[in-house]
Amino acid sequence: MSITIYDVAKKAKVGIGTVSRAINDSPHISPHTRDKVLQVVKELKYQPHAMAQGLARKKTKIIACIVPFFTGYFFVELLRSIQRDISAYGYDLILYSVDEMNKKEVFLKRALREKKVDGVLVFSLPINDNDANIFINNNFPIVLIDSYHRDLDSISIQNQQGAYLATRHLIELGHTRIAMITGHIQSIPAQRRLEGYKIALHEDDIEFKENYVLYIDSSEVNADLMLNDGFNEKSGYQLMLRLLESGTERPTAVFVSSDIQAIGAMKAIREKGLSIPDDIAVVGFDDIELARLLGLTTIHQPIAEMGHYAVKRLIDRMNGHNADHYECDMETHLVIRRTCGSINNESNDFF
Amino acid sequence: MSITIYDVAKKAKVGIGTVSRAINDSPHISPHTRDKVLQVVKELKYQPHAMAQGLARKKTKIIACIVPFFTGYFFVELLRSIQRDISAYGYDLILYSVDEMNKKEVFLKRALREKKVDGVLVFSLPINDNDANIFINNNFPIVLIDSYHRDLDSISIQNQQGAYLATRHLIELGHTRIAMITGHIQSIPAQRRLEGYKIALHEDDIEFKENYVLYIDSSEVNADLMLNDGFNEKSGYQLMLRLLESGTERPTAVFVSSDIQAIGAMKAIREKGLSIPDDIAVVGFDDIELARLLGLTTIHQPIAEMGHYAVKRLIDRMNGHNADHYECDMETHLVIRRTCGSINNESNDFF
DNA sequence: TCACTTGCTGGAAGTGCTTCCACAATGTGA
DNA sequence: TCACATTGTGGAAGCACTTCCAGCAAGTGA
Repeated sequence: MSITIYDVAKKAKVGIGTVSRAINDSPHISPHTRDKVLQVVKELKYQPHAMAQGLARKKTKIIACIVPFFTGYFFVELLRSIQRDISAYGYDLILYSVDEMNKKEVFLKRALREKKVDGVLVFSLPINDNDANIFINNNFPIVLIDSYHRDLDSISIQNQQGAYLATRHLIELGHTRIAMITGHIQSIPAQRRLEGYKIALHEDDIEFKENYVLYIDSSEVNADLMLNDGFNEKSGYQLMLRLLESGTERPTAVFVSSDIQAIGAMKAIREKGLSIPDDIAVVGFDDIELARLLGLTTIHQPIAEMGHYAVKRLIDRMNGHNADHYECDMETHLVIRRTCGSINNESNDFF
Repeated sequence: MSITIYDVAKKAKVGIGTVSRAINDSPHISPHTRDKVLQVVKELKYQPHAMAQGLARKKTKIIACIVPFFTGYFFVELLRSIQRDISAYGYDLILYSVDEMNKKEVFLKRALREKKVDGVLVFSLPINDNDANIFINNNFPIVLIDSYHRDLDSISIQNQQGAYLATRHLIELGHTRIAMITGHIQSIPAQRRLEGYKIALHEDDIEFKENYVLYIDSSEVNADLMLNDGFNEKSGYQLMLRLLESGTERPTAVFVSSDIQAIGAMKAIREKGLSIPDDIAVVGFDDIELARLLGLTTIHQPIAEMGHYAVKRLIDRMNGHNADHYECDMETHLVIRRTCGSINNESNDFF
C-alpha cells in the first residue's frame, strides 16, 4: 500500500541496506550511489515508517512531558518553548497530564514499560524516592523542571534569591510590617522562599514574626487548598483572609510567593474594603501573564530558558552522555508594576 | 534485556500466538489457558512493546493535536479535557504547536507520512482546501475544533447565537449606541458573530452603522494584529483606540468578539480616561479564565464538552465508522459580570 | 463406527526498518 | 606480480509483535 524501503531499492536498482545508508547519512556509501538513491526517494516521496525505525533502532524519537495542568499560563509557555526545542532535535512530544502524580501508574506503564518514549520531562511535580528509583534503576533519562530530587537532574530557579528580591523591594519602599503568604510549607520552593524573605528582613534588622507567615501544611483538611502544593488561588484567598481576621497588627505589605495565590490574596484584600497598594502593597512570584494584566509586581522566572536548558540536558542524557547529577538554578528578577505602590514603570498597568 | 512475548511463552509453556491471544482478549483461547498465561504475565511484569505492536497492527495508539499556542487558557482547558478523554480510550497525545499552520509541512511529514499517529485534532486553525485534501485523499481521520472546512468533521460553537446573546444583553440594558470589535473579517467566526450582532440590532430597530464595526482585514500591514486571525490583545487595543479617536459619536457599549481582544480594548478605554462600565460597557466572547478574574461579562463556550465530542468523533473515525460529514455547533451562554454595568451576579468579580 | 465439524494451539510469515557479515571490486606497497 | 587493505554493496538476521494457517483432539450426528 504505502511505499517502503523495498520499493525504493527496486526502483534505484540497489539493495535495501544501501537505501538505508543513503537516507541515514551513513559514511559507508559512495556519493554517486547516495545521490541516485535520494533522487528516487524524492520521486516516490518515500518517508521511513516511524514504528519500523523505532523497532529496529530501539528509539522512538518521542519524549514525554508530565504536566500538572492546573496552573495555566506557566505551562503553556513552558510547553511552547520545549516543543520548539525538541522539534528542532527531531523529537516529538507526548503530553501526560497528571494530578499530583496520582495517575503516575498509568503513565509509567504506558511510557516506560511499553517503551513508548525515549525520555521524560517532569514539570512542577513532587517526585518521591520511589518514583525516582524507577527511573534510576531503569537508567531512564529524566529531567525535572521547577521540581527537585537529590538524585535526578533538575532545572529550577533561585527561589531564595527571588524571595529576597521581592522582600528587599518592599523594605526599600519603606515597609516594615511585611507579611508572607506561601504554599505547602514542606515543599522546597516554599521553604527556600521563606528563607529569602527572612534574610531580607534580617539584613535590615526587621523583626521576623511567626504570625506574619501564612502557609498550608499537611494538617489542611480542605483538599482544594492543597492543590499544586498549596500554590493556588483559593489558598491565597483563604490565607489572606486568615491574616486580616487574625487580630495581629495589619501588615502594610505582603509578599505572596506565587502569582496565582497573590490573585486570591488581592481578592481578599479588596473584599475587606482595603486598597492596593495604599493599605497593603502586594508582590507576587512567577510572573505569569495574569500578573502583567493585573499590574502585579512580581518576580520573573525565565520560563523559556528553563525549558531550553531542560531539553538540552535531556537530549544529552538520551545520547548517553552519562555525566554527573546536574542541577541548575536560574536567576530571577523583579518586575515592578502597580501593586507595590512604586511609581516607576506604570506603562504595563492594566487597571 | 527487557522481557518479550517469548519469555512469557516459554515460562507459561505455550506458544507465542497463545500469549498474544491471552493479552489481547481474543475469543479463540480457553479460559484456563488464558488465566495461566495472564498469571505469568503478572509474575514477569510483562508489558507489550508499543513499537512492535504498532508495526504489526499498523496502529500507533497516538493522536496528534495541532495547536496554535498563543491563546493560553482556552487551549489549556481544551487539552486537559481531550487528554483525559483519549487516555480513557487508551490513546496518547502528541502535541504539535504551529503558528498559523506555517510549520504544517513539518507536521504533515512527521505525523502522516511517517505514520506516527492514528488521527489528528486541529484546534482553531484555518484549514485550506489543499490541507483538507491531503487528509481526505489519504483517508486520514481528522476532526477540527473551533475551526471549519466544508469537507471535514468539525466541532464549533454557535457563533451567531453567542454574538446575538451578547448584543441583546447590551440592548436590554438600555444601550443603543453599540459598537462591535472583531478579528479578521474574512474568518468564519468573525462573520458569524457580526451577523448575530446585526440580527440583535435589527430586532430592536436599532440602526446598524458601518463605522461602529471595527475589524482586521487582509490589508493590515502590522503582522502582530493578524495573529490568530486578528483575535489578539493588540488588535483589540488598536481597534478600540481607532474607534475612540475616529470622531464618530462615542458608543456607550461595545461588543468585542473575543475576550483577549476585550482586554486590549479595555486597556485602550482606560487609557482614554473613560470608565467601564459607566462610560462604555464591554462584553467579550470566549469566557477564558482571565474574563472571570477581570470581571468581564462574556459569552461562555463549553470548552470541555467540545473536546469531549471531538474525541468521540475522532475515535469513531479511527475505528472506521465512515459516516457522513459531521458538524456540531455547540450552544453558548451569557455570563454576566461587572464590565457590562449589570448589577446581578457580582460574586465572581475581581476588582 | 466413520466422516465431519468445532475449539484450541503452535509457530511460520509478515510488519518495515537497521545492522552486521560476507564478498566483490578496487587500490596499495613490496 | 602477488598479498593485503580498503571501500562499497547486497541481503540475511535481527527488532517484538499480530495474524494466519495447519494440525490435533474432542465432539457430533448418522
